[in-house]
Order: sequence, then structure tokens, then C-alpha cells
Amino acid sequence: MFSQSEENYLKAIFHLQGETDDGVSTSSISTHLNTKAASVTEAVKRLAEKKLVDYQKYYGVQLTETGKEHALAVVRKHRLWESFLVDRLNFNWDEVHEVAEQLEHIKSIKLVEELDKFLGRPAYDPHGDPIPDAKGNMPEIPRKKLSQLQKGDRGTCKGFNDASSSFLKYLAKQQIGLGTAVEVVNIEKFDESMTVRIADEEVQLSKTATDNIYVDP
Amino acid sequence: MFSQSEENYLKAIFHLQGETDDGVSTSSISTHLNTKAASVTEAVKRLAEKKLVDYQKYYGVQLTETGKEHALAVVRKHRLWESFLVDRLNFNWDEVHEVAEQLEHIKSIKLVEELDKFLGRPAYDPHGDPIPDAKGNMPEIPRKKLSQLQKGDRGTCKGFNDASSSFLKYLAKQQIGLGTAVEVVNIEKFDESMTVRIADEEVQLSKTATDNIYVDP
DNA sequence: TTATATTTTTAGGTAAAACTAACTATTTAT
DNA sequence: ATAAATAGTTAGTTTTACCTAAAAATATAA
Ligand SMILES: [Mn+2]
Ligand SMILES: [Mn+2]
Ligand SMILES: [Mn+2]
Ligand SMILES: [Mn+2]
Repeated sequence: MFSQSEENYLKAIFHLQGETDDGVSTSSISTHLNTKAASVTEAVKRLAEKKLVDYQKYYGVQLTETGKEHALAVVRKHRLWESFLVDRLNFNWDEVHEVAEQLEHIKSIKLVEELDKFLGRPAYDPHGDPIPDAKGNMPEIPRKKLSQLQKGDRGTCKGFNDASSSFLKYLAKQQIGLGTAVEVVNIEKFDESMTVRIADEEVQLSKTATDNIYVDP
Repeated sequence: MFSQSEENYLKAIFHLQGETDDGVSTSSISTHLNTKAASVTEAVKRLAEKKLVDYQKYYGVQLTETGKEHALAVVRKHRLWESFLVDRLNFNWDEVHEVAEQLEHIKSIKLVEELDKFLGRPAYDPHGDPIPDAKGNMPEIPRKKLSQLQKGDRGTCKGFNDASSSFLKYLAKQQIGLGTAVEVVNIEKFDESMTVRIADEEVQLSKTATDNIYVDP
């Protein structure tokens, strides 16, 4: 149906689209996928041709309904496979993302359905991200970036951006995991770094780090 | 490391090489992979460049030691995934081959090792084919094509060529499976079709069918 | 042993997916 | 409002992987 490259673009656009409803820029896609903006322009033209995105020159792209459906199907597979690797094959949560990047492109509706059943229809992946069901629905969990909290705020870790294994290893070292309670002790003005209390221990977290930690306030 | 296309060529050459030690023809590869001979010529040049095959113009290709190792790694993955699909995900043996054709290209040594462990290190896949171990060793099971038996010979089914789902469905309908005892009742001269006895029932099998059934005489 | 048939390779194309360099449109700052 | 900076597109290449048609080599048959 669609190529791996096309699926990667759809997924990237889906993630970058977030809440806002204005177009996703080619440069943000190129950063996300480690390609060059010129390559993205070509790619989105092909996607527009196939009615997977709406594309307006110089004003970015947006997924069509079909495009979004397919992106969600890929996200579903990615998160199910990550769950499989951690829950059944003894992988650590910090070493599954790369493999899931490959597995998410396997084409077989039956495989996804049976895998989901086999895993007991998990609602969240190992990084706390919700797993869409076969129809593309997923629980809207209220969560913020840790970086959005103010001094004095408390919250519980609900998810982490799993794109980098080194980040997840770093979290493990800091004793931060799903469900960990955090309290913002201080925020440095000049670099937005944060001091947080985790079970009586105080740790320093960079803005880069707090941007990739999701909390339920 | 190697592309899906390259891996498919290596696997095809491995299967076509069989016992004989003369070169595999480009046309046989093209038939096997549903491509054109011209495409194969180009592909084997690339493989020869990478020292995965020895190629002599007009005289076919042979896998190098490295090429064979990699082919066996792909075969190992293919058969492990088929086992996973049948043993754990409720797939039928006749619907796993196509999916395994995709899964065999996933690159992760840990994944293969953990999958193997998870499945209890199976020795055979659902079609009776031996699964190579991590080093590429697999049991040399003595087996012949059913088509090689003579009138009056008996044997036990030890494997089936799983490339076509329709063939496996046909076998199921004829009540032929792994371990089934067969006796050659008659062979027609003109089309080499065979009459075999299976548990008191007599069935007619075409040469195409008997070429794809392996037996232990 | 020559002629014919078959197989294989070469030559020339196409399409996807990437790249760099150059150009153009939009945004921002003066 | 204009100029400079930034972002985005176009043009021209490259590599992989396929194709068809034509040419060349090998195999076979008279
Ligand atoms: Mn992931
Ligand atoms: Mn994840
Ligand atoms: Mn198979
Ligand atoms: Mn098999």
C-alpha cells in the first residue's frame, strides 16, 4: 500500500501536528526525520498526490482524514511492538524504539490484531504513550510537559519521549520512571533548567530533559 | 547492513543452490523472485562487488562463505517468525509465509535471540523445515521429494514447500500434514501424476504437488 | 560443423528517495 | 517600506531497483 518512507512521513506529520491546526513546516519534518528540507518538499508532493495530506506551498502540510487514519495505524503498530518487546522478550524500555521503527511497517492486519490480543490489549506502551485501538481511538490523557510546570507544582510522570535511547537511560539513572512523583523546587531563569524533588532527593534537569517528560499535574 | 532486495537474492540463491555445487543461473533466480533476468544480472553484480557471491558471466552465481552465512541468518529469522505466528498468534500454517517474508528483514540480533528463547528454541518451523541456530547450523534431515519415490515405496511427510498458501490449503483439504504416512500406489507415465494411499484413502497428486512434498522414506 | 534456439548480458529507460546548490517566497527587523 | 534574514522550493545528481528491447554468448540439433 504505502512505502516505509511514506509511512514515516505520515507519522512524523502526525506527531508534529499536535494540537494546533496550522500546517506542519517542511523544515520541522526534516529535523524530525533527519533528512533535508528539499527531500521533504518532494515527499509531501507525492503524499498530496495520493490525497494523504493537504499541501500548500510555503504554508506546510496537514494530514487528510485518510492520512491521519494511516498514521494512527502505524503508531498503533509501533506501540504494540514496543509492548511486545518489553513484556514478552525481556527488552528494556530504552532499547525498543529502534526495533519498533522497523516492525511498525510490517503489513498484516491479522498480525496487529492477534498481537494486540496476545498482549491482552494493552492501553499504554512501555513509555506511557497510549496505544490507539483498531479504529484509531486512544484515551486522551491529560498531561503536560514537565517544562510547563511552575515552581512549587507537583505531578506524576505519565510518559517520556522515547525517541532517544540515551535519554531513557539517563532517566533510569536519575530514578525517574512511569508513576514517579515529582515536585518543582526551582527553575533557573537563564537556561530554564529545573530542580525537582524525587522521593526526598533533589535533581537538576535541563530544559531539553523537562521538554521530554510528560506529567499529570 | 544489506537491503531487503539483497537479502532476498541471497536467500533465493541459497535455496536454489541446493546440493549441487555449480552456479545458480540468473533465469532460475528471476523465476524464483518474480523479476526479470536482466534485473538479476544487475543485482548479482552488486552482490559480487560486496563479496557475497562469486559471479562468472554466463555461468551463474555461487554464495561465498559470508553470503551463505547471511542467507542462513535470513532463513533462521523467516522460520522463527513463522513459528511465532503459528505457535503464539494463532495463525494457520498456510498464512504465515507472506508475513514472514517481511519479518525476516528486521535487523536486531537481540530480537532474534530473544524470540528463539521465547519460543523454546524450536528445531523445525510449521512446515517441517529445520531452523538454523545462531551460528547457521541446522540438522541435516534425510528427506526426498515425494516425486522421487517409486511405485510401492512408503514414506512419512517431513516437510512442504511453503511458498504458496494455496498449495498448503490444498494439502490440508487432502488431509496431508507433517507426519502423515504415504504409500505410492501408482505413477502415471505421461504426466508423472501419482496415486498415493493415505490412511486407506487413495488420492491423486500432480507432479507439481509431489515436487513440493518432502518425505522420509 | 554449421545453423538455430535458448539463455544471458548490455543498453537505455523509469521511478522512488535521497542529496547539494541555487533560487524564490515569506518573515522580521530596521 | 524597504532590506536582511530565514524558510521553502526548484533544478540537477546519485543510487537502488526494477523494466523492455537489442545484442552477444552458450547450448542444442541438424
Ligand atoms: Mn518508540
Ligand atoms: Mn513508545
Ligand atoms: Mn515460509
Ligand atoms: Mn516455512
